Amino acid sequence: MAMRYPVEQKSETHARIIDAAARSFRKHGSEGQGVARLMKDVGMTHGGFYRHFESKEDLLVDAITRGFQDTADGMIAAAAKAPQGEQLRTIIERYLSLEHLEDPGGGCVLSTLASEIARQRPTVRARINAAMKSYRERLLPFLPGKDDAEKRRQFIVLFPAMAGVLMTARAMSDPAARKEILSVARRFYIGAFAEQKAV
Amino acid sequence: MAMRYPVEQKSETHARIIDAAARSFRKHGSEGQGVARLMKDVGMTHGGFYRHFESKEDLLVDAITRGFQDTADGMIAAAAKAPQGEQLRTIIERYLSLEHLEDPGGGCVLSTLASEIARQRPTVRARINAAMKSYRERLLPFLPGKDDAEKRRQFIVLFPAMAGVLMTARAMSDPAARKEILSVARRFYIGAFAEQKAV
DNA sequence: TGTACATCAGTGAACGCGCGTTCACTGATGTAC
DNA sequence: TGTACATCAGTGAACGCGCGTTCACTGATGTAC
Repeated sequence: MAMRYPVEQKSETHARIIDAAARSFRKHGSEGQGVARLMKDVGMTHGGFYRHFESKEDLLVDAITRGFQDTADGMIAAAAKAPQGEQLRTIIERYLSLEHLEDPGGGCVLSTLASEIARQRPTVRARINAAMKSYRERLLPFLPGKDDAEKRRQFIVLFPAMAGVLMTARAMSDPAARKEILSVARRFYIGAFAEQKAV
Repeated sequence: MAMRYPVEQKSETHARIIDAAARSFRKHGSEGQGVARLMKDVGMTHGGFYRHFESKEDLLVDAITRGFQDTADGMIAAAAKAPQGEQLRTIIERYLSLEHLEDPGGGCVLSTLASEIARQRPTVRARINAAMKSYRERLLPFLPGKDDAEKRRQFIVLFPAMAGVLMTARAMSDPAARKEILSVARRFYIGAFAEQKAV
């Protein structure tokens, strides 16, 4: 009465669709690739899609949620390897790196999809906001501030701002201009957020 | 041999298409409205479009260029009315205002289209970059710094960052969350860029 | 000034195409006895 | 353990639709004489 069919196969396919979509939406935008192309990437035909998701919009929410989770995982893992007191600096350097700039499909969702999120219906936005909230909560420990409220205020300045820097750098066609934006911003944000200890 | 037809009529229509597109692309994304709907907004049928533009991509470049010009005009006009020494503060407050948040169609292009610009072909991006450069040069006088190079470094941190803040606030469904992001960021950027005078 | 002609901005039907979604089907698997 | 049946993940043709673009046309205007 509970689970049917090859037991784990369906949930594996489900996850593979979300993974492919999380990458594709960030790289090509939420309307860049159709359902058929997406399912082909997963190695299936488009008809099966609707056994897993009610609509493409539904997948968008799950894919964005997944994108925020993966991005947080990556940053937390990088911070874990950093020396004590250098975690936030490490996160900022990682976020504002050329590698991140060149891999929109595997990077921060805000920098690639925020303006599309802003155009979604309120219900959809609300579901996405839940993912953004959990993203924030997971990264809060790395932010400076005497309590969570202050850390939160630091977060909502730092992360949206870095996303804006990254997307603007990506909008440049000249590689030197891209690099300059990243490095100037890196210096600024490390100074403003990751060097409170000075004095 | 030179100009044909009602002399000024064609260029007026041309400008009206660009104006409508500049608004529509910022509000709905560059693929949100088709050529037919756009021309209907202008009060014409879609066929005439190709007397004015080679392609929709061509219009995108012109519309984005126009958007940057209008945004710069607005900020410069606001700064002109501000008391001496308060120009940048005025610009920041205006940029990070609820009014700007609620009017994507009439606001900063970076906050609405930067991630779509990043996905354009290199030639298209290069043409758009020219508009971004002139936008930066017009606003440079309002930035702190001992020379243009330093002002430029301040600009490429401040404006991309504010665009990121604005688009993230727009991605929120809760009005209180939107307002909070704006006000916390406003305080931060005024403190970091518009209060150098303090001691 | 009046008439004949050339120009070309704007019209609207038509094109091929990819989109999101539906649906009758198939066949491999789990369950019941 | 072996057989009959029910389930349902995945297939692929088909749907209606809007997209960007093309093109034969029309008719108002500017120009030439």
